[in-house]
Parts: sequence; structure tokens; C-alpha cells
Amino acid sequence: MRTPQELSTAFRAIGLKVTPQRQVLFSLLHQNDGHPSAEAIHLAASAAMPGISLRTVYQTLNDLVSMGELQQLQLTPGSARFDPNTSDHHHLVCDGCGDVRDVYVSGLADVDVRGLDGFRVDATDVVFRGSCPTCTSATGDPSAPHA
Amino acid sequence: MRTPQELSTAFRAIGLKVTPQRQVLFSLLHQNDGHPSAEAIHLAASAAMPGISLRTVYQTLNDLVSMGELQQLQLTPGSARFDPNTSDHHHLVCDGCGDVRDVYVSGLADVDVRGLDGFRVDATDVVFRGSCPTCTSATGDPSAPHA
DNA sequence: ACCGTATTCGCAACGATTGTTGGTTCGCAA
DNA sequence: TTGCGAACCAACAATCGTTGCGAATACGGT
Repeated sequence: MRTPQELSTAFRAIGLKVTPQRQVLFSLLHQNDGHPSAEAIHLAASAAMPGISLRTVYQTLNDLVSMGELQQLQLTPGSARFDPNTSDHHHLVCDGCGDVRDVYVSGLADVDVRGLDGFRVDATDVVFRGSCPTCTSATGDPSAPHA
Repeated sequence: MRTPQELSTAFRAIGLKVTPQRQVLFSLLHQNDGHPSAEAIHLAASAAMPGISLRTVYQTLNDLVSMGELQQLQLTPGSARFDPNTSDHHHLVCDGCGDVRDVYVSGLADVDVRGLDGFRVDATDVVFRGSCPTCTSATGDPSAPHA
């Protein structure tokens, strides 16, 4: 995620205004390395600016997404998650607790894909699903050391 | 997707009953190689059995998903899609028209993944996003031959 | 400082999905 | 064949995540 200053400049450059609410969100996202939902962001923003509306949070998140400054993830049914990490990475989802982590994948260009059939590929998203260490031990996975 | 007969047997085996409504759904899904939404399945089912309720469609789809006979996809915000193709494959999504296709990927095991960090991976989903041939030519892609 | 216009907020509405309830049907094991 | 219980439908209401609307407000180029 770019700095609040850079985001402010980018907003003004396309005719969007930099309000205190947006500054709060810029700051929160800049220092966020997780994958928060809109609700979670609203909660955090409310701490810094009581009364900020969920509507405004959605509005600004959508702006950031369409500017390409923020990635929107739909990894599970239910609420979308937002990813401030704009570097080239992929995701790891725990089926147990729903936690999401970033992973870095190399060698993707070497995989063989059949069925593209004239399709133009702009982006490739890889999602690994499984169980995080905490959930793995909690569910008594036989391949894991038990407590 | 397994045959309606196999699905019927599988349902009975876990104490679920094989009703005419379910048989219609089994048949529809068996011969479906697309990625229909629940709504689309309900529409098709209504043609074969007028009056079948959307509620029943959801119920049976959920049963099939939890039995592992059907895959539920959440490729975009909005409605879920269901994939009767249970073979090992991945997906291609057109950002233009929303169309979804199956693709087959080999060599995935050779990619290098950093950040797994004790995570147990059960499944890997790859989603290629881009533009289908129809949308590519319609949007005037400079790299495509124009009309 | 001014003014145009974007932004804000609260509330209503939306689409997708699930819960409920009550009455009826019907699969299927014994 | 009979009986139990599951499944069906209808008709809602409710939930969740998200967006549309409209009046009041405030950013920011000049």
C-alpha cells in the first residue's frame, strides 16, 4: 500500500477529494498487512474517528480498488476482503478459522495450461486452501504432533 | 459429475431420500458442463418440474457440495456458482461477460511457494482472469485484430 | 473568500441465501 | 403394506453484505 501522502496526491489527481475520513482510511490501510473485511476496517476507523459511516468506508475502498491501489478478494462466500499488499503474491486460506495469509509463488509461468482457447489472461490468482498450524493441531490431524 | 443413479445410491447411503425433485437436479447437473448459479439451476429445473422451489434447489445443492459431489465456486462477488466437473481442473473467468470456463493445468507441483510456514495445503485453486475472445474483440483490444 | 461539486451520513433497498412453520406428500426400510 | 420420518411447498421473515438515494456539508481550484 502506498503512503497516505501518495494516495492523497493520487486522489486529487483524478478529481477526488481528500477528506479526514479518507485520510484515516489511508493510514489504516497503509500500516495493515492483513486481509480485513470492510466491517473490520470500519471498526478500526471508528476508533480513530468515531461516527465515520460504514457507507463512507465502502465508498473509499471501492475508489481505491478501481484505482488499483487495493485488491478486493472474494475467497469465501460472505464478505469480501481487501488486500493492501499490491505486490505480486497469492493467498493461503485456512478452512478452519478463515485466516488468510500471503504467499509468494514463483515458477507460475512454467505451468502448462490447456484450454485457454484464445482467452487473453490478464491476471492469475492462486489460492491454497487447507489448515493453518493452529487449526491443524486443534483438529487432531493424525499427521501432526498431538498435544 | 456422477450419474443420477450413482448419486441416488450415494444419497440413500447417508440416509437422504431420493425424491423426484432431486432426480431432476441430478440429471440436470450430470449433463451440465458449465458453471450455473443456483438461480440458473432453478430455472432449468422449473422447466422439467414446474413448481419446484428455489429452497429445494439450494437444499440439494448444499447436500451435494457437502458430499463432495459438486464444487461451489466463489469467483466473483455476488451469487455462487456450482461446478459439476469434479475432475482436477481450474478456472478461467472473463472480466467482461462473467463467463467461466474450465482449464487444465499441469506442472503446478513444480512451482516454488514461499510462506507456507507450517500450513497444511489440501487444495490449490487457480483462477485466470482476463477477457474471452468475444469480449476481447468487442472492447477493441489493440493487440487483437479489429473488425 | 467563493463557489461548484464531490463527499458525507443515515436509512432504505437490494440480491443471495437461510430459517421457520405448518400442512401434506412420499421414500423406503422393516 | 405399513409407518416413521424425511422432504416438499408455500409464504414469509430474517440475515448478511453491499449499494442507491437525498439533503446537508466541506474540499480545494481559482
